[in-house]
Amino acid sequence: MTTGGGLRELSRRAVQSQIAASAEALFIAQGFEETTVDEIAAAVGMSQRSFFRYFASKDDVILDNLERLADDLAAAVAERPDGEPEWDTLRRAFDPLIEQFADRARREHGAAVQRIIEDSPRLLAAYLQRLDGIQQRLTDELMARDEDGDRIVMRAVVGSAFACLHAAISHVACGGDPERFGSHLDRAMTALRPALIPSQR
Amino acid sequence: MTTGGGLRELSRRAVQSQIAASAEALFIAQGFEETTVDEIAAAVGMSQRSFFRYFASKDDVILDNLERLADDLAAAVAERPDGEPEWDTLRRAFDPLIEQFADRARREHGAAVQRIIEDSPRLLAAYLQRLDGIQQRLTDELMARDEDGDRIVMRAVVGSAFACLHAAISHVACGGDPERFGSHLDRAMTALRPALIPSQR
DNA sequence: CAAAACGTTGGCAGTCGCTGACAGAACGGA
DNA sequence: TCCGTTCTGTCAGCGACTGCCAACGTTTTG
Repeated sequence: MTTGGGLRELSRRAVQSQIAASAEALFIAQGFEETTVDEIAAAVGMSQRSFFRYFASKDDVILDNLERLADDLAAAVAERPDGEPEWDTLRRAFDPLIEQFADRARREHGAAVQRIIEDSPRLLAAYLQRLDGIQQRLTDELMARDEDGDRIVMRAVVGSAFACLHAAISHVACGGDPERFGSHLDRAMTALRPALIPSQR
Repeated sequence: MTTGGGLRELSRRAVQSQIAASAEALFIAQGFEETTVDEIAAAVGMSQRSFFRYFASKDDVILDNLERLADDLAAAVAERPDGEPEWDTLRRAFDPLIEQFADRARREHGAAVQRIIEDSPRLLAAYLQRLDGIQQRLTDELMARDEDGDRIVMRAVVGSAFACLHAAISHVACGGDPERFGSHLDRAMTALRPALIPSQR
């Protein structure tokens, strides 16, 4: 997939991971706003200028994972059969996320990251913006396979599915039992299944 | 309502409106990112320091209107009868927005502002964050009148309704006919009406 | 009417995120 | 070995934003 790079790209990824790890540790220890880019750079032993050569912004250190999520979701949607109701397609696309919450270590790490995000207005804003971008992309993907669909309704359907996702994630991030993430998501998505599916017009 | 202030508060509001008007003109003329706070301050004849005594941030100049929207929505939800399905309550709460789009001048102004917002990633992020806050507030409001409701599902329902709203607004902001805003919203909300209403458990 | 109390304002200096430009070091290939 | 590419640090600067202090005007009080 994306792993088609030379040695340089590999080294770059490694450095990025190192920065992200150090940064996350600092964020967890003292908060996002209270951690300066200089501190992060010093922690990994590089200049502030070099930090910005690996991440476009301080937000990106945490939110970069969302790029991969976006790719995964788009791929999952593309792989589903054409006739399938969009709601089911979206629900299936979320499966990998549920799997992530099945593993204890990854689940708690994810919850910690989410807590960092929701604790900082600045980060939360950037996070929601990325989610919005992902929704746009998925809407395009879904529109491509249903020529005569209604774009506005489709966009709303995708947004609705993400509302379920966001509700479930926020809940487990704010003290809710992370083990029940899947059931939370399913409960929301079952209740919110659209009455009229756009492809049924 | 909120108009219970003395002369000082009145003068403050007037200055705020003046700043907002000047700022919006600059944003429309040369873009949000390209307009500095110093320019805005100079345009209204005050120091940058004073600007920040009226608005907490540059974003706030544009997004402050959302505070009023939040109040209106919360009030509209509170006024609706207890037994009414949440979906209808939310749809009714959006009525004032539709009325706004009925008036030509306000409609075009709203579309212009929305275009400013969606043209700047920074602003869009802040905008989405405020919308998220409003949703949180409406969720609380709705939960208060349905004791044994499911908070996650309720949050998802509110998020779904806002997804419809966002889809309709974005569409009219990006070239869509603003006059059909109401029909766009209705189409989306009719299609997305939840199959299971949380109060029907 | 003068003095005190209060709120508003501007200037200044400083922090923090972020960027462009430059020069030197490290690396790989020819 | 030399050459070009990439990576790196340093420096200088911009823009958003904040804390501090001094000046001013208005209102209240003795």
